Parts: sequence; structure tokens; C-alpha cells
Amino acid sequence: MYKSAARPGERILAAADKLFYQQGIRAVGVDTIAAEAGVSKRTLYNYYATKDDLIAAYLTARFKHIAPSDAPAREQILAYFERIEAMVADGSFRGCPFVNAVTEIGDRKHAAIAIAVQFKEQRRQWYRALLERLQVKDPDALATQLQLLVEGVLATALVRGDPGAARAARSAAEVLLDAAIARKARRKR
Amino acid sequence: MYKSAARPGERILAAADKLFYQQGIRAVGVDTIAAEAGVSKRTLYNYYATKDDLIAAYLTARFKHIAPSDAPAREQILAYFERIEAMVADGSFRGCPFVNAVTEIGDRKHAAIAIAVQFKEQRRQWYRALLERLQVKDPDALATQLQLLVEGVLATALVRGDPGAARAARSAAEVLLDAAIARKARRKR
DNA sequence: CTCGAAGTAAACAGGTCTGTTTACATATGA
DNA sequence: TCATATGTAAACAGACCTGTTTACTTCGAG
Repeated sequence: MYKSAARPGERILAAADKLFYQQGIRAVGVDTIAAEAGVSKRTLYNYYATKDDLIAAYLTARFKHIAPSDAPAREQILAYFERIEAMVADGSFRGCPFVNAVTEIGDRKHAAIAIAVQFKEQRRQWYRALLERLQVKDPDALATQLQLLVEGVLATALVRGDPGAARAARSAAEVLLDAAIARKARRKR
Repeated sequence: MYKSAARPGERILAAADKLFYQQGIRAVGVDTIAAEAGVSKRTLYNYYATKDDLIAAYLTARFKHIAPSDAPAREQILAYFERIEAMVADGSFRGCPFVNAVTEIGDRKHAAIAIAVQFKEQRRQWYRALLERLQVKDPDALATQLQLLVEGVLATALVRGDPGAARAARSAAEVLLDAAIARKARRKR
């Protein structure tokens, strides 16, 4: 399938990403991934010693940082909600891969769980840094709240398949931001 | 295990509930459930023709309505966030069973998906009815937003195991409610 | 007392899973 | 040229899965 492209290791990872995300980690066997990658099972096990290693690699590869930007903080945050909306609207959306992995894995000691926790914390810090620039009163708490909205959109869109939740989240975020900024302005006076 | 209690059908359902929720639907086989229920596999298949039927029965049994109350609407909503916090704080929390089922199942035509969708919609209507009593401007939209917060708490608590998210959600809900009520008061004037 | 419903235990069929192994092919660089 | 690394195909081991079947037991109602 991916035979023409790239090296085996990358083809395997691409196949794993597609199948794990679309069908679930437990639903997909290594045989299927090897076939999709156009690679023998032996080769797959050369690159990834166990399925668990491959799962960890899959999540690590999904661990993207957000490109830093000089745009106004409030704008960046609201734009993020729009990015989520686009993601969710795109038909092939199947929930957050990190949350799904935690759901499917069970064993809290699995490397994948730590990666998921790190990812969520990294996102939270991204909000927090922006909120500090806005000088809101409690950037840490508000960062958590914004993240709750995003997490809620991902779960809701998974269940209902409806991207409308993203717009609702965006407007809730606006209310929360306005309230936090207004409070600050009031205190300043 | 549950041998002393109740009839086989109920013992099976209780065992399925415990194991499906704690370890995941795909992680648990019918053999394990039969053993936990202290029942032969033959008996299990007498009560539930297929594992899928048992999964559907498990979710149906989890489908609880919220007891109606005459308490002030705002109080009821905030109390709901506290109930979520208690749920999440209780060690054995493993996410929302309905969302988990959707994650684990994949096949959108499975009876379980419809049950999950219905459940979420039923909860949303509960918020909406309360918000109508508060005469906020757009009860439907605000109901969705409150639900996003709850859904976010469930997902976040699953990943991080931290019940702090529930308190953050509660205070976000307060801000959203206050904003919606203030707007209405302003319009009234 | 006896018949039938409802249960048990255990094996089985046919499938899939992860991970290993064997035997062979190809390509590249010293 | 030829050794080594890297790959393939395919079978295999051993486990677990869902669902069925067989043969036996228990027990209560008529």
C-alpha cells in the first residue's frame, strides 16, 4: 500500500497511525498493520519489538506542538477552537487519540498513558502562557477550563458526530475570557 | 462470586457491568463474565444471545435518569458538578461508560452507539429544562456548553486521574450561568 | 413420583491474536 | 566478487476469543 513511499519504518508507522486511529488499538492486529504497510511481519518486529512499542511510537508521533505565534493571545485561543471544529467536521474524526488510548489500554503503567498525560499537560501550558499574556487573574485555572471545553468537544463529537459542539465551545470560551478580562479591568481601576 | 445473590440474569449483568466498566468491553471475554457471575457459559448465552446483546444490556442498565427536584435550578446544576466530582474522586472511576463504549466499538450501527447518543441527549435536555426555568436567553446553547464542561471533566479525569478538573468545571459553569442571567437582566431593564 | 425447566462442567469448532522461526531473495559497499 | 545487512513469505506456537454442543445434575410443581 505505502510500498512506493519512504522507508519501512515510516511506512509501518503511517499504517499503524491510520489503522489504530480509525479502528482502535485493540481492534487492529499487527498482521493487518504489516499488510497495510506492505511489509512482512518479521520486518515490523525488527523495527518495533512489541505491539506496545508500536502503540507508544504511534502516540509519540501524534504528539505535535503548536507553532508559536505573535498573534494576539485571545485570537490564538479562539482560532484553536476553530481548528478543533475543522478537525471534528472532517468525517474521519474518531475522538482524541490520546484519550482513546487510555480508554483502550487499561494498564496505567503502559508507556502510552504517560505520553497521553504529557500531551494534555503540554496543551494546558500552551493556554496558560497565552492567558498570562492577557494578564487574567488566575491563568492556571482558566487554562484548565478552556481545556475542559476542548476535551468536551472531542468526546461529544465522537459520540454524536456533530461539529456544532465546537462552535458552542468557542462561544463559551469567549464568555470565560471576557469575564476574566473584565474582572482584571475592574480590579485595575 | 455473586452466587448467593439474586437470579442468574442479574448476576450476569452485575458481573458484566463490573468487568466491562473496569477493564473495557473488548478486554473482557464472556468466559470471564460467566466465571465472575458464578454461572456457566451456557446459562449466560441463555440470557444474552450474543456478547453484543450483553453490551447493550450493560449500557441500558447504566442509563439512569436524574431524579426531578424542586430545588432552585441553578443549585441543581451546580450540585450536578459536585456529584461528578465525587464520582471522579472515587478511585474506581474509568471514564464515561457510554463514551468508552463508542470508543471501543467502532461499528456505528451497533445498538450501543444509539444508546450512548440517547443518553447524552437526555442529559442535555435535563440541563435545558432547568435553564428554561432560569429564563436564560438561549437555554439550548447553554445546555450544550454545560454538557461540554461535564464531558471534559470525565475525559480529563480518565487521563489524569485528578478530580480537580471537576471544581474548575463547576466554577466555569458559574461564570457561564451568571453571564447568561446578567444578560437577561440587562435586556429586561 | 415424575417430568420438565434450568442449571452445570467441559469439550469443541473455527477464528484471531502476538510473537518466533525458518528458508530464501536482493542489494550494496569493501 | 562476495559478505553482510535488510528484506520477503509462510508456517508455527500458544494463547484467547465467541459461540455451540453434549452429557449430566438439581429441583420444584403438578
